Amino acid sequence: MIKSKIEEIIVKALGEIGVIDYPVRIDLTPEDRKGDFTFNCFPLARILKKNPQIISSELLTKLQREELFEELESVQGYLNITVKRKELFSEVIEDILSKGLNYGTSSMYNGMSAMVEYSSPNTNKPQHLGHIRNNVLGMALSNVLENAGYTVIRTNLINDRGIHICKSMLAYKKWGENKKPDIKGDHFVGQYYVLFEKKYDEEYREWQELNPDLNISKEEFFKISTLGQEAQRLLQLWEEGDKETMVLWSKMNKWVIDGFMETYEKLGCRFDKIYLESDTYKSGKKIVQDALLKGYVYKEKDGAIKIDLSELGHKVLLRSDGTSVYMTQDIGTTVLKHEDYKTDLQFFVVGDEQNFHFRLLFTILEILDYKWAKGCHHYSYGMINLPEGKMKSREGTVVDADDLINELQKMVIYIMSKRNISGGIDAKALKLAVGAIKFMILKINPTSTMIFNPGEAISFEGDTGPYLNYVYVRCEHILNKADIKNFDGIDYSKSVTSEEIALVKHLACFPGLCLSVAADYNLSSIASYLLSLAKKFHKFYHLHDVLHQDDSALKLFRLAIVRCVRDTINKGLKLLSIDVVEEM
RNA sequence: GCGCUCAUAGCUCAAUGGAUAGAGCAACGGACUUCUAAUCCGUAGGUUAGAGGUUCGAGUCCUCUUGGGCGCGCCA
Repeated sequence: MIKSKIEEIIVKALGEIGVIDYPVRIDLTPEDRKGDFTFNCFPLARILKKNPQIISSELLTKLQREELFEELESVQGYLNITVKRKELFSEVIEDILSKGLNYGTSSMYNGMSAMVEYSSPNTNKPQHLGHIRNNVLGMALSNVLENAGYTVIRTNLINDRGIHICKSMLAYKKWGENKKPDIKGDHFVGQYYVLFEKKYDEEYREWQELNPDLNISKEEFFKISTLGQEAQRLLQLWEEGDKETMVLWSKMNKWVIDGFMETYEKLGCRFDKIYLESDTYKSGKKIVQDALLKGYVYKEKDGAIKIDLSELGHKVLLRSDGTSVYMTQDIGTTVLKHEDYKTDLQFFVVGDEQNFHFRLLFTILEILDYKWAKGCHHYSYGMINLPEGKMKSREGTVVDADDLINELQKMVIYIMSKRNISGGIDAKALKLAVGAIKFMILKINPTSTMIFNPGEAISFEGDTGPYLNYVYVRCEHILNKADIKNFDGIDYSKSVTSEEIALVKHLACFPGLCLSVAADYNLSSIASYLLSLAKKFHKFYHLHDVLHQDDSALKLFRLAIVRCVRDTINKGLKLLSIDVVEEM
């Protein structure tokens, strides 16, 4: 790999002027300046207490003997390096040609393991755009870690119990007439959840009219309302294992989960292990009781068990009646997950409204003396809003996951039907539509709140998934037409257009990028990288013909570049969990 | 009230403390007899919310102000 080769050369040269253990990193030289790679000497200036320009010049002298370099220039504290064309091209191109889709894969974290818990839906309603962000981030994060050498366990902790489930169960019991789903199961059950909320609203309004002088919020009203009490009674029955309730519960849960699986199939979500909260929700209790014996937690006079988190306050772990709270369950499942797989890292892909909760959880685990707790990581991501504001189920502005996929798929089919695409249009359109949605989400920094614009989503122009896929299609088409068998004996002195140089230099950065993302988890930097690569390729494509070359050596050289671009684009998209189509 | 977080072009977003803050969309003007125009080229668009500070250098770090978002249960 050319970049690390150069970095090693600089490390060696720095050693000769007495600098050791310095994390040398080179960047691409800005396009309006001469050079391929740049070493910035300013940070060193502080360490050496020397003018950066002097350091840069000294370094230049040391590096001049290197065969690899064509030219060196020291400008204002920056050392700009121009690599010999032949070396630059052959190093990068042959590396990619030999590795193909393994380009960027590394063994850096071999021997390490990570669990990624993502999706984790509630089984009372279908998934929406927010869940898609979660699913897509979870998939991509897993891929990136795996690609860097981690053994990855993908898990889904399905929240299949609790008061929200009982709401849809109750509505179904009362008004469902024992119907079977005539639509996708999660949507079917979701209708009853919505129905419950509607009826509950009505009850609340009526009550307000009868009691105009009492000011009780809708949430507080739940405890005294008929529907609220019935739902709570159902929860009790469930916890007691009441047969009729259990039968209804498993029936409805199956409908929902079957529906989820269909959506997961379309999105490409897969899990090595699915945890059900109905199995795990009790598991924290014993841990807290043991912790009491060890003195990590303490008992209040009323019997409640609490933990002292110093500046974070005190947190209840068992209620005075001995039952668990949400935190207790999370402690239990986290320990369980670790006992099951003993991974070095545990990622929780969960929205940023739970930042504080996870801060508490990890602090508690450390106090309970779990050594692996420092490997726990809340992969926090921001909400998705609409141009008009937040999605609100009450106002029907929630963007449903299945609807969105279907709509985009139809749109793509419409475009394709006008373009003479052969066979399997539905499947291709689905891939493109899902890819478009995924990329739209992944190009944005996971931590930031993002705004989803439906109009932009269907445009398929500019910085989009299809834009990247189009690079693949163009490359694939050229390579098919050329029908090239092998790339032996490329003449690297053939062509030196600025577009080719820019492409190759950019390609050279991919392995380093993969590693940095595996360390800082910023998936959107992969998206930026791919967009930049795609842009460079499309420009190259327009300015330089590949196939119609009399000079066969030039043709082979360009075909090699095309192939490298194709594989790198494909690989980058794979990391983002996006499948390419070969024709569009 | 306390804590966390965010504010960059009309809109949506980029920019490990590093060279002149970049893309896409929208607007306007160009390029298909060609390896697929879901593409490309060009024009225009900025006091990086405001005020101080740190330093060789700040959109990025610190303080304050203004304005958003989220959180702070023996809820989940």
